[in-house]
Amino acid sequence: MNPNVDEAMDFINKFHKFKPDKTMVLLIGDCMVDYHGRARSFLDRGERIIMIKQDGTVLVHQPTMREPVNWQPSGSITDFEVNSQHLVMKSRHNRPPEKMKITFHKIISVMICILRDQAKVIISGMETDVVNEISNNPSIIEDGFRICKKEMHVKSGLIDLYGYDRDYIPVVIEVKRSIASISAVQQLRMYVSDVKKDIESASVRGILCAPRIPEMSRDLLYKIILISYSFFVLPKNH
Amino acid sequence: MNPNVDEAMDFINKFHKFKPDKTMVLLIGDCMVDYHGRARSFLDRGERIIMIKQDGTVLVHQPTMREPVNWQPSGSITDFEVNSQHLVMKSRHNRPPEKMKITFHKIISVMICILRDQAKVIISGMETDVVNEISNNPSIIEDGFRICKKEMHVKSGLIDLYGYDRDYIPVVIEVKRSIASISAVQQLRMYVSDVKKDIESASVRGILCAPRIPEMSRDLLYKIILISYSFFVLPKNH
DNA sequence: CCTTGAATATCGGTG
DNA sequence: CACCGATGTTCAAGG
Repeated sequence: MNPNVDEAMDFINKFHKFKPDKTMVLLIGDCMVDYHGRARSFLDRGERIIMIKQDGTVLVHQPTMREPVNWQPSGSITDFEVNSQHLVMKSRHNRPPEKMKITFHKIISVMICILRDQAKVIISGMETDVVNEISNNPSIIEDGFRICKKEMHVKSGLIDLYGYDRDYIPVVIEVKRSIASISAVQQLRMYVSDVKKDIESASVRGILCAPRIPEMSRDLLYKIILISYSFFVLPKNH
Repeated sequence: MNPNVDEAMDFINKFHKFKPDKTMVLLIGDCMVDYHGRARSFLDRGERIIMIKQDGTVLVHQPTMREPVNWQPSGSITDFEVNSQHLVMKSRHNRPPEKMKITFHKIISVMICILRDQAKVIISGMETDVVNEISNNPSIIEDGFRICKKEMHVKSGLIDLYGYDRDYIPVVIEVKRSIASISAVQQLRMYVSDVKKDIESASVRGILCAPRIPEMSRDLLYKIILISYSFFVLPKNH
């Protein structure tokens, strides 16, 4: 705890420098951050946690907020040096070109560790799950509904689900996992219009599936004569 | 380092439990993570870094990737308990409802600290900067172009820039800092359609400004008879 | 509160 | 490698 600059530098040189892809660095200290890349930023002095991951990712975390205030993408190369009594950390990334410089005014803690983690997270309840759910059980939508294609490419993009209703009318389904905004309605509208042109049919239905469809979106749906469904498919246990 | 369960629990009770909004916890250990909320997820055992921030944010970081593999939003409440020889961390959030449970099988390190950080990051080179750049020098777009309004509200949203070309034809400009996707074209299309209605003019041009406009977006742009510009405005120094 | 849209978005999948 | 679209997106701004 509270190492001086040379102690910190020695520690990093000993345990991290020659195997940056195997060791993580956790630095806590008073520092300032400069970033030049896709954008530019400056962060004045303050106490933060800096994490260098084994894939080269660098994160700078302030004491609040989910998002790092500054970061470097994975594949970045990070070097340390001592510059007029300060520990300086420089990180570079090639494509896209990004540089970040952290100047430490006080080092509260340096920690280096090797983490072994083979596990991959299993997530359920996302958009593909809902699409599959409907695909396996099309009557969720309505009786007599049949799926024809998943992820069908049309001019304006990718249709989530395409099928026919009990009267053989073509149906385009757009699935959203979160609130369906106006742009979702626009998206569906474009898809329906694309399909109409492609198959030269006057009647193509559009269905919007979402946990919630706000009034504004609903209004627009009705206005452009699409039938909408608002429903919530609970994420399944895995 | 390598504290046992009771030592870790005592340490957390002593330094974090009664002032969670003032202290951060950094836990390193072998753990598994369950999450139930907007979606569901399970992460099997592995060594990770867990960070509890002063605003209640919780981050679970694997040794690679910029994104936390699991997290809780700010405002979450986190409690610790010992359950059949394991340190268990439970975090709750109200709106939206989210629960995360971390079960530790081995604790490599527990660290608690108070970070003082008042600084706010200053960023330049973002979309508003490009909008201002064009606003200050409209001839970037084309000769004789004049800006009329920034961030003009219309039915479907917010127009980045609104103006007239040399022939007094109204022009809507949509600025993107990254690749202009189909949805950007949709957005522009809506804005142009809104303006046409609002001012009852048959001819309104749309211009899409982006560092790159892919072929599919370009096709859609031409299809709906909008003139597009693809160019890159470098972020200024601040 | 809600809705809208940007982001140094990040990330995975597909062609 | 380009490109599309989801994300437990997060986050800030404005009505």
